[in-house]
Amino acid sequence: MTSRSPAPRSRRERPAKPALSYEGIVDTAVRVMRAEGLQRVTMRRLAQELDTGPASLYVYLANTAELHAAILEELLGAVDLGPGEGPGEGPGDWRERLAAVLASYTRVLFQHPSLAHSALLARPSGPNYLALVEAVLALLHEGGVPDGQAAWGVDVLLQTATAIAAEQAGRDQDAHAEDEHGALADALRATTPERHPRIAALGADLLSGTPEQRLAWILRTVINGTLVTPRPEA
Amino acid sequence: MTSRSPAPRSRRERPAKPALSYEGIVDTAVRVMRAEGLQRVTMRRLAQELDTGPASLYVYLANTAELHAAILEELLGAVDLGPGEGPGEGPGDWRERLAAVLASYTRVLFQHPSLAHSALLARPSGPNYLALVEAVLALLHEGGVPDGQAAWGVDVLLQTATAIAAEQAGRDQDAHAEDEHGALADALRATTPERHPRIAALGADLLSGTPEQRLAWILRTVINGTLVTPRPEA
DNA sequence: ACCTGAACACCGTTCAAGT
DNA sequence: ACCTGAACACCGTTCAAGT
Repeated sequence: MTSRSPAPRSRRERPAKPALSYEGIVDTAVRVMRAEGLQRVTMRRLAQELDTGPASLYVYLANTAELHAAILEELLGAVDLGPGEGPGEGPGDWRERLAAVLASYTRVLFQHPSLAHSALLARPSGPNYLALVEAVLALLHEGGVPDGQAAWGVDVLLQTATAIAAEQAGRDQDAHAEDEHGALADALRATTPERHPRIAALGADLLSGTPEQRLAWILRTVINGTLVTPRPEA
Repeated sequence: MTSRSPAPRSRRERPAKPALSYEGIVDTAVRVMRAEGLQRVTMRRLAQELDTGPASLYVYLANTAELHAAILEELLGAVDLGPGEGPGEGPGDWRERLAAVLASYTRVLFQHPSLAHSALLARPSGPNYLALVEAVLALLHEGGVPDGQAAWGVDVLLQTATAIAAEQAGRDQDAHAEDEHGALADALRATTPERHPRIAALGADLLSGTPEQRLAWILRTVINGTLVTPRPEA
């Protein structure tokens, strides 16, 4: 018997160096993002976290954009598809329930707006994203939106929600972005009826409403547009 | 007379070192972008082009986002606001003319989609952008869109157009992004009626249409939505 | 006031070489 | 096949010092 021979320490002593895997990389990425923000989720930083060199990650991910898409797909598990599930009843009609699903999606993105920004470039394509697409399509179907319009509408709806969140990315972390938003606001306020009659006529109303109110109106607007806009015959 | 004394060479000999100025910096930035793409328009590269150190630029620009916004403002001079000018007649009704203005804006962004991407974070606020806002508002007014809806609508319309262009940024320069779009397309094609009944039912129609057709439909959709969606009373 | 060299603290990605 | 060290070719931004 060799029972007293030293156990293979290197395997059990510390969890120190778990084998690399796509899932492990994405999990680590999500952890770093939650702790320090997306701007810290870099190939180099991740490699360091996983105790290897950056080149190793390229076995699993083609580039940084793909990494960001993978993170988003992960977060999309938190989107509440519930409102889309009660077919026929549920709280409110299909429009309200569709707006609720999209608002839930937007809220997830709002927690990490720079991720929304990435999502415009590299969309996820995993199970969570597909479930979201399916939920939106189901509600459009329930509302009697013609298939052609629904097929193109799902894209605009998700893109709109993504863009709204992405726009916040500037406002958020960047202290200067506030100034830039302010710069536009200032410019709108500063013009004259002679130069820009309509801007002057609407005045402060151009900047009115809370982000929540505007989000709700925008979602209703795009839903209504999808409902009433026929696709070209050709 | 001192006519034979050497002229102050340093002033005329070479244009070598023109004084820095906001306009000079932005013009140089636009030139570099046209020649090599936005990804080459960095503070360091620009400083090199202007024969100085990067720190000098921070006298005129707070950060890179502001630089990109300034470039966009410059390019916006090429947007065709013409369709918005004939009040009443012109080619087509107000809806068509509004869609034409927005399509022109989108086409400018399409030439440099990564600029569109930046535009979601830092919007320009210069005269060209204001003229665009005014033109959109004027057309909404002509169409009898209630002021409240117009005030919020101009934002969605421009944001939508911007997002459409921004999304192309991935497809363009990044060879991998094609795969990512393909990844979503593949995922949509690969699912089953059991898992995702609506995705399966719509099938290829989800990916149908040329970018131009989709753009036209999307703009009509958001215009129609703006027209028919009342703002909340509160 | 305007301008700058130099430094700080990082990046993504590729390649040749190892196991 | 999977993994890696090292290198290549860059970044944004700040600061103390100059004019």
